[in-house]
Amino acid sequence: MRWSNLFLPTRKEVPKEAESASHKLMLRASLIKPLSSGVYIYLPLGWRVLTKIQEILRREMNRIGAQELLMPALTPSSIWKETGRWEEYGDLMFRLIDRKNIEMALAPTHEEIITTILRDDIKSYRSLPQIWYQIQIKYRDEMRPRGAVLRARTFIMKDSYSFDRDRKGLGKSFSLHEDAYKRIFSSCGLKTSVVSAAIDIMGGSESKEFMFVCPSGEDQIVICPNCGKTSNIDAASPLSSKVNFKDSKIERVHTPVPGTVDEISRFLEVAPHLLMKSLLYIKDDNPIWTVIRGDYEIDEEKLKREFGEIRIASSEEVLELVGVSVGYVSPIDSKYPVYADLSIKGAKGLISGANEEDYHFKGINPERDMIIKKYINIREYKEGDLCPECEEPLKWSNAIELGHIFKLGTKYSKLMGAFYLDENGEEKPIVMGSYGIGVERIMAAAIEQYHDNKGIIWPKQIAPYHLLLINLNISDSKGVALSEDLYRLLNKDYEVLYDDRDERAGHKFNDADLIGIPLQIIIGSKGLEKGIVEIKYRKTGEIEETTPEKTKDVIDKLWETL
RNA sequence: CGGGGUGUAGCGCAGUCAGGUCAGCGCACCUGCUUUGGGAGCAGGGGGUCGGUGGUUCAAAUCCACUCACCCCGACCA
Repeated sequence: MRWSNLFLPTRKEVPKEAESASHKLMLRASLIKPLSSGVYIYLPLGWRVLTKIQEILRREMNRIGAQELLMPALTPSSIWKETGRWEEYGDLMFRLIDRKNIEMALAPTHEEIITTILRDDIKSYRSLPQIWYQIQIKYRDEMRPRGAVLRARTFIMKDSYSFDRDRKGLGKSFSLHEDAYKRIFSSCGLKTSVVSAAIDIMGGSESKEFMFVCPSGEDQIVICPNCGKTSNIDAASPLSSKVNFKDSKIERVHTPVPGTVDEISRFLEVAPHLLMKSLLYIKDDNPIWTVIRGDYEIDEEKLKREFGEIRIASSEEVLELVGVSVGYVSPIDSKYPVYADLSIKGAKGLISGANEEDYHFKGINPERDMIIKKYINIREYKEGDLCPECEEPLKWSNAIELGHIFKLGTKYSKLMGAFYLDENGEEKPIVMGSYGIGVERIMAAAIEQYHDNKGIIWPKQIAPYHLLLINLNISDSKGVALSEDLYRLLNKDYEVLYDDRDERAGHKFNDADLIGIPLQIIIGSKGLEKGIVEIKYRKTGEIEETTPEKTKDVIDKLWETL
C-alpha cells in the first residue's frame, strides 16, 4: 500500500478527554474515530489490526473444532421473553419497534438465538458435542461508555457456545476454550491472568475471566501473594483486615466533638478500626440498623442485594427514630433489628455512640453486649483485605477483561426447550457453555502493553503492516527508483506500507514511530551516497545497515526473530 | 442514575466573569517560492448560523431560561 493513497490522517494533538495511552494513540494514529458516545468507526489502519486479531481468533477456534456461523444482530423480543432476560437486561438492551409494531432488540449477546437452533435441530446424543462461534457486533446501552473501545456501546465480540450431553462434556468444552484463549492472547502478544469471576445475569455455575493487568483497566482483580489465587474482586470474598482487639468492660466516656469516625478516633486517640459505625437504612418505611467497622464503608450495592430497594435515613429521621443525633446512636439495646457486617464478627473493645449526645461507649464486645439479628457481608472491599484461603493481604491490580468463559449448564436449554434423547431414549437438556472475547479490547490492551512516548509498537502478529518502507526524499530519483524496486520485491512476501508521500524526513519518521510498524526500511540520500539501506527496529530504535541487494535477505532474517 | 466538567473552523484552544472596537490563535488544508535525515520558512488563501431554541437589550459567543450533545469519577459488562 502506498501511503500517498492511504487514508491515514495522523495527529499531533488529541482531544483532552482521552486519558489512557491506548485511547490517545488510537486517535492519533487514526485507528478509530468516534461517532457517538461509545460508538466508534474503525478506520483502515485500525480495521487491519482488528482483522488480524480476528484471523487469530478463527485459527484458534477452528483448531478446537469450533464451527463459525453468523447470527443476526436484530432479534425479536419473544425469544428474550422466554428466558426472562427481556426484563432482566433492562436499560442495557437497545430496543426498537418494527413497522408491524413488534418489539425487537439489538442483541447484547446471543445465548437465546443460538438456543433456537439447538432446540429445533439437535435432537440426538449422536449430534453432540458441538461448538459454534461467531464474530459479531454486540449492542449494549452501557451506563457509561469509557476509554474509547474499552467499554463501547457497539463492539465486536467473538462469542462461542458449546453443547454437550452432560457436565463432564461441558468440562471438556470449557477447558478446550480455556486452552484456546490462552493461545489466542499469547498469539496477540498479550500477558493475561486467568481469574475466577462472578456469575450474574449469564447464569450458570462457573466462570473464568482472562484479565490483562493494566492501570487503565476498569476491573479490579486481586492476587494472593501467598497461595497465588487470583480473582475478580467481585468473586473474591476477601476477609476484612486483621486487627488486635482487647476485651474489656463497657465504659461511658465524654466525647464533646462531632460524632464522626474521624473526629472520635482523633479525640480518643484510637485507630478508626476500633470504632463501630452505625448506619440506619429505611426499607418500606421500616428502619434497618447496620453496623460496620469504622475503617470500612458500606457497599450500598451489596446492601441492595441483601434487602432490595433501600435508602439511607436522613439525619432528621435518625433523630426522630432513635432520639439522638447521627454520631451518637448506640446499637446496644436498639429498638430496630441490627445487621452487622462481617468485619464486626469477633471484634472486641469497640467504641460506639452511647445513645446520648456527646457520650460514647468504649469496650463494647458485640457478641456479649448486642443483639445481632444477622451477620452480613456489606462492606466495600479495599486494599489490605485478606485472602479467604490463607489470610494473607491481597495484592490489587486494575485489569482489562479480555475474555470470559462460562459454564452455563442447562439454564437456557431448559427455559427454551432444547432437549436431546440419550442412548436410553431418555430426554435430557443440552448442557451449554458460553465464551466471549472482546476484539477491540485486544487491540487496546496491545497498545497499552506496547507503546512508548513516540507511539505504538505493534507486536508483529497483529501489526497492521509488516514493513514500513520509507523513502525520505521523493525528489531524489535514485532513491525513488530503489524504493520502487524494494517495494515490488518485498510486497511479494510481506504486507508493506510504502511511505511515498511528499513530506519532510522528520515528519515521516515521527509518523512511522506513531503508527508502530515493527520494521522500518529507510531510504535516504545519506545512505544512498554510501550505498546502504537502513533497517530500523521500531521497538528498540536500533538501526541495521545493509546494501540494497541484501535488504530482502536481511529482512527475512529479522522478521523471523521478531 | 448520582457527582464533576465541556460545547467557538477537521483537531487543539483563547475570548464568556466586567455585552459593542470580537469571529481570533496554533496545527491541518489550498497556491507560490525557498527548504529537504526527526512533525520546515516566507508570502498569499479557503473554511464558522460561536451546540440548539427562546428571551433580555439599541446591541449577545458573552446575560437569563429551557434543551441537546459529549467527556471525566462511581454502580454493570467483552
